[in-house]
Amino acid sequence: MSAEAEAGGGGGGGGEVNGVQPNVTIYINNLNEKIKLEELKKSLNAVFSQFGKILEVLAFKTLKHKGQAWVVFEDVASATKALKGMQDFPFYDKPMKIQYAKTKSDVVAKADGTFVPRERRKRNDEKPEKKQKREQHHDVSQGGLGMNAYPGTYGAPPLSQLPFGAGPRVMMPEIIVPNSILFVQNLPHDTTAMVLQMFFCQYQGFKEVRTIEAKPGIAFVEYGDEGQATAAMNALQGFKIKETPMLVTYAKK
DNA sequence: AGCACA
Repeated sequence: MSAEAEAGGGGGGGGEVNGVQPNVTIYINNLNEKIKLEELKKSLNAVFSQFGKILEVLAFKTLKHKGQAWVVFEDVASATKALKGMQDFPFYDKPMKIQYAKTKSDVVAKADGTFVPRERRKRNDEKPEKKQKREQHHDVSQGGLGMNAYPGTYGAPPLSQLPFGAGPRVMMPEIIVPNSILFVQNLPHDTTAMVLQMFFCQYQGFKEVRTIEAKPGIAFVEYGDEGQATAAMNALQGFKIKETPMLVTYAKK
């Protein structure tokens, strides 16, 4: 009988990468080591949640684990899309290198019932104490099981659906005045400027992203001229960082 | 370069 090497099932299909079998968890290295862990994890979450529901993002600051992270998805299909879609993606100025994780993540093993406490397998068993802390997985409730946006390549994300009626009420159509500054709305409230920059800087003429702490969910992105701003707007219109498509318009002058 | 679960 053949043991399923897949950690977590899900039936994603697809072959091994670098001799590692598909896993719900991806292993990322070549990450920028200057980024603080908390920010790194938030940004990874922001950048990867477009591929499916994320159960956990792990990164450590120890010497042996600098520049590396694990992103645990709910299913293998999401992990595979993430691996393929974000391979070499410039993240804090360094191309991400992504593989499937070699072993099953604890969070998955716990859900599985196959979890073995770490004292058993860690060679560094300096703490034989067993602490039992309750764990709550209060994940952001998002319909991650349905269709998730798979943008394919980042050079040309799809203009899948333009969220014209995205707000609670549709405003009167305004006269559109092109501007080299874009106004971005409907962002997840924890979206950082760094994360936005990673998307918007891919287009010609990118200058900067500005977020406003007091106003989460929106941002301004400036380009060298209106034509460049327009190209970026068309490319990223409706792009989903999480489940809600972003709305990109010209900023008011 | 480096596959963990602070």
